[in-house]
Amino acid sequence: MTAHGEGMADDDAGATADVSSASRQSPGEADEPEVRERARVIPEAAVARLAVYLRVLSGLADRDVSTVSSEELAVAAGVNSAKLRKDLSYIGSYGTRGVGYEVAVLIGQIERTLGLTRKHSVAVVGIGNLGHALANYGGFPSRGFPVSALFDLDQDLMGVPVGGIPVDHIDDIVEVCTEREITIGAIATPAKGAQEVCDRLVEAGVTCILNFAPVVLQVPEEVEVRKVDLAVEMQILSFHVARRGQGGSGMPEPEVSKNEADGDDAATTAANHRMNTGVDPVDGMVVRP
Amino acid sequence: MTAHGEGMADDDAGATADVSSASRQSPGEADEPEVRERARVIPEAAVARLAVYLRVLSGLADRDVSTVSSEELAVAAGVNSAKLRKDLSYIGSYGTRGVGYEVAVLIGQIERTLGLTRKHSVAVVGIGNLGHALANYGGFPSRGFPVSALFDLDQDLMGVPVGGIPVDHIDDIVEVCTEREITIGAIATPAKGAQEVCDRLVEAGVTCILNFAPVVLQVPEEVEVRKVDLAVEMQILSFHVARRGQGGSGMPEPEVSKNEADGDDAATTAANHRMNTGVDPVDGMVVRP
DNA sequence: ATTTGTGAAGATGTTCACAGCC
DNA sequence: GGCTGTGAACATCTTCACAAAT
Repeated sequence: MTAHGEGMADDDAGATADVSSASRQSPGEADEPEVRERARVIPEAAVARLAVYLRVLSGLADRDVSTVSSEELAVAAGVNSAKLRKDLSYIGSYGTRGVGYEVAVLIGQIERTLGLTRKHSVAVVGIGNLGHALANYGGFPSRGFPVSALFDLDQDLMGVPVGGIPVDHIDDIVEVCTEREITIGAIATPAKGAQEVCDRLVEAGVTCILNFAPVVLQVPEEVEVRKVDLAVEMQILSFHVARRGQGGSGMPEPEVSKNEADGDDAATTAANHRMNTGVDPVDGMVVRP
Repeated sequence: MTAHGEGMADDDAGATADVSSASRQSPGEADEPEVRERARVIPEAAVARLAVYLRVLSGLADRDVSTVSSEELAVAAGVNSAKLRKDLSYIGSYGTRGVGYEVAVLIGQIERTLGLTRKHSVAVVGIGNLGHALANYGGFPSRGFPVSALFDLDQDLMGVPVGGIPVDHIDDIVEVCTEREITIGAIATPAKGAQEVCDRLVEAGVTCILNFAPVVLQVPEEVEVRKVDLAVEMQILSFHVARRGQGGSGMPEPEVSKNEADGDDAATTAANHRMNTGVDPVDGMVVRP
């Protein structure tokens, strides 16, 4: 029963990305695609937030809210309204002055901008705890991100269905991914085999990788890699704990502007470990005392 | 105006952080003022990268490499050497011109800066697939982030040990967290109960939260929230797929530098979305139509 | 009367390039 | 010669504040 399903959503990110279709700024009017592309170059930071707006908007749509002001949406998304309006302006002018935005229209435009009108099959490599979590994640399949392939090294897992999809051996990555038209690869293996897995995914034509392994992947220019690193996240939090005291009762509270949300920054790793034979856990954290 | 604590909540954190508080450390032992506190304010973006450098350095230390140049470290960490040097300069001058940096010294200084010399007990709320992954993550306990408490709603899980720690009921969050001196809370529940769990963690004095639920958490000013949102990450990748074709047209190929992994930015969530349905207990994923 | 859309100002972050030290 | 440390130039992102539109 969850009808409607296009929502999706979430947030943040960070890399620059210009959306320019072709010519950069050549003099004279350039090619005019079709949709009055008001959008030209969408800042990477804005792309991440658009995903969050989309989630909030989906929630509003579910509650039959048909219109929202930038202020309301901004509060719900945890950003300031000026930023929200600017973000939305990158994808075009779909608001009505004095009124606000129509939820349905905005959802459609953001989905179009994020390329969610197309299906993106996902392959998860490394079926450990994290891999299982990803394979069973209901948020993907119900939207445009069906998990269509699973890989691991462990012979005992071959053919075993996880979240409905049988696990294949990583040696078959190229073949299976090509066949199932995988466009996004999620690497949830220990650090050890991550680079090799990555190479195979790239060989299979996958150009987008979500890396949970604590390693810096080496990829060709055209491949987009996003990293999620739990250890790094923990350490960033640790840094903040160190800065400000903790249970602090009534400290003067140093400035530290701390504007607010938004973020950027790095990420953490996922970590599962156990993807094969006796691989170590591999983690990416501190090391010796 | 969106007065009050709206800030934070979601994305990352972005604020500058001053490392000043010289007072804190040194519970007993005199704290050498020697540390050339060159550091004053460390950009948030730099903090995230320091964690990455630390991991690379640890790897070098394991291989008995004693010295590295900024160029080598930079390549391994996926950043440019000028940036790396600037980042390191925020924590002090520990390099030797004409030579490079001593691995051991740098590790020690970064750990000190990130507050890794102190133990940070972690509580994981929501023992679903993701919660299990976190509880079993070998990278945390072996380092300074022991997972010391687990919580869930499911009665069947009460007392069941996961990764060695028995699960407690979320109603006991305040009591247990206070007792075990939890400093970091990881929320791996469905979006639905995330805010409530968050409130309890805050009540228990937890000031650092790692949120995997697809919601913008509302927290008091002094609490630091970092978000990890898988759906958002997927959508960001989707955006990039949409931009550049996949294997297709021979577009002029705009530059889009896009170096590579580095990271910066925020992240993904765990997500589930559809917050109501008859979700099961609390797990950070699943949920489905 | 409101609320969007956006130029311009301000903040933050990145890269350059070179002086200084080994 | 080689490499760090860093001011200054540059690029990106955020916030302000106000004109335009309804």
